[in-house]
Amino acid sequence: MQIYNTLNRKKEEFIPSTPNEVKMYVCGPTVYDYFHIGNARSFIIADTISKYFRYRGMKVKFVMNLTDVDDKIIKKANEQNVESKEVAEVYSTAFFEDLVKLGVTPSEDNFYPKATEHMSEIIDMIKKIEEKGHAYNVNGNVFFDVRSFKGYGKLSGKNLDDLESGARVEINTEKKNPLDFALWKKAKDGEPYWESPWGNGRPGWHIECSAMSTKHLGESIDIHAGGNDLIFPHHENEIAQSEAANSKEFVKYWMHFGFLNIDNQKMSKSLGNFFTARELLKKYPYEALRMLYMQTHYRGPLNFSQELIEAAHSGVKKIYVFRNKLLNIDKSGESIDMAPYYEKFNSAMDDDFNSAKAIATIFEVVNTYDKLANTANLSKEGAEAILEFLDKIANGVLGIYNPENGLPKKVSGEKFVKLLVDFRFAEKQNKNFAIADKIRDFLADLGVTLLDSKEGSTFEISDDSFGKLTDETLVNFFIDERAEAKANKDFGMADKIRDFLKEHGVILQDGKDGTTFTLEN
RNA sequence: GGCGGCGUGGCCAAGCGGUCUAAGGCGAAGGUCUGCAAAACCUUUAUUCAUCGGUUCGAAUCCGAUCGCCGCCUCCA
Repeated sequence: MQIYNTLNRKKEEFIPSTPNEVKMYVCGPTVYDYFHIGNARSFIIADTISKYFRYRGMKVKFVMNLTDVDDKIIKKANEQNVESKEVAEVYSTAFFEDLVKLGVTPSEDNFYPKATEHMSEIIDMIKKIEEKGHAYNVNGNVFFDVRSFKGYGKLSGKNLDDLESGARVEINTEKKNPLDFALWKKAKDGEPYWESPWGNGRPGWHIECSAMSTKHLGESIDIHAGGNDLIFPHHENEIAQSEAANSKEFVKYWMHFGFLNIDNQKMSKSLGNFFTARELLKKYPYEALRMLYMQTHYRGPLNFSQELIEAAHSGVKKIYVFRNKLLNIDKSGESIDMAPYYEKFNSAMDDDFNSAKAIATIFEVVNTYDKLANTANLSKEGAEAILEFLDKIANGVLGIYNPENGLPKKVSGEKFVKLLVDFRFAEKQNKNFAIADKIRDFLADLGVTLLDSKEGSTFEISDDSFGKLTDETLVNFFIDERAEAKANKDFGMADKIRDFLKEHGVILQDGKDGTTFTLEN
């Protein structure tokens, strides 16, 4: 297996320190808001990588931190006039909820530690750094002395002299060197604080990752990942801290994920192109989002747009259509050897997680066996082998498919949708196309797509339909049609509607102010 | 100024020295089906890889130049 290592800027053979066990750490969110679709990309990539390792039979210890004390959280708490702890709690909870919505399925070896629950580890680590002469304390602020650490810049490919000459003017004059960064920040009035040997304060941003990584995975780990904006300074600083404290190589493989832009622009609230994951997932299933993300290499940039998520969604639907056909096959016979496809998938993923190529293998299976499924040249055994492949690969690793989803949705008004569809089909048989088309258009507006065949019509309810398909709306269509028929003195049609509804347990009651209905049990 | 990345069909995207007249997805076109549609299915859809040079028996793939785009160097996944 090859992984691109930012440290050496090339793909390297992946050899975990303990055979068949992967220790990986991914920089998680600062919980001051709902996470956005750019954050979601990182979480999805990290999830897929860990799932792939597990699918290949490796044990994965996965850690993603939650930064729950930070300037941004404090700022938000001040704005809302609440404790920063409350802000952190609200958005931590939301984080876990949204993670599930992204199709991230945590295993028992996934840990999501919080910074505030690791204060003693953080403080111990700072002490260690201080003892080894890499930190200094100025009035309760503790800084890392960048010049004292020889390897500083090895990850980002920067050297200290260049950095210093390009450094922006620092307001903080306490630092010996403008590039020195805070390990411990002295508490200002009204800020949350913890007691420490340097006085009351809170940890700097970088130290928490070093401390939690060490606590949960050990002093030396296999993979550390995050967005590529974290390379400098965050990850560079983590290396400095951890290696200064532990005198050991901190991370063997550094992985960095490409950034997500929207219509070629950085996502920002002021530009109005800011989407939270939970917002987007109301419109599209997570499979579509993951399809979009997985069709691009994880290191590359991704330009998000409405058009692209819709294209990805169409791709997901294609797999579901195929799956539904497989489910209906009942002819027994020979199974299919899926081994070559597994191998193809594996070799794509083994090459630095080339998920785009891996997905091509899935569509190759879809295209190849779709033909056989259509001509009934596929056996039940064969179909099952393919379904298992889809479940293991498309669902279990990539998350672009879920056997639980993609089935016809159960919604409240479904029963009445069926009535409309059946009524329409009967009228269509009578060549009463005017009303047939009217029903079709009516349902289309509600997000219901009709699928006609000679034997009858079935229908699909789209995600847009939620909340629209109420019993009232649907029955009222009949009532309105009947009223119109009556007005046109077409009593044949009016009675037909009344009788049809009665047959299906809907009793109409004509009154002075119009028609109402009651339901029979 | 320093560091790094990218430019492949209408859109997205894989490929990173020969198997490339370039995978896959979306879209589009034609067809089958249909009362008409929709959905589904079938077929078609890049002799070409920003431009110009070079290396090589051979380049989308390596080197150089040019043009264009982007990220990091300050909080950010």
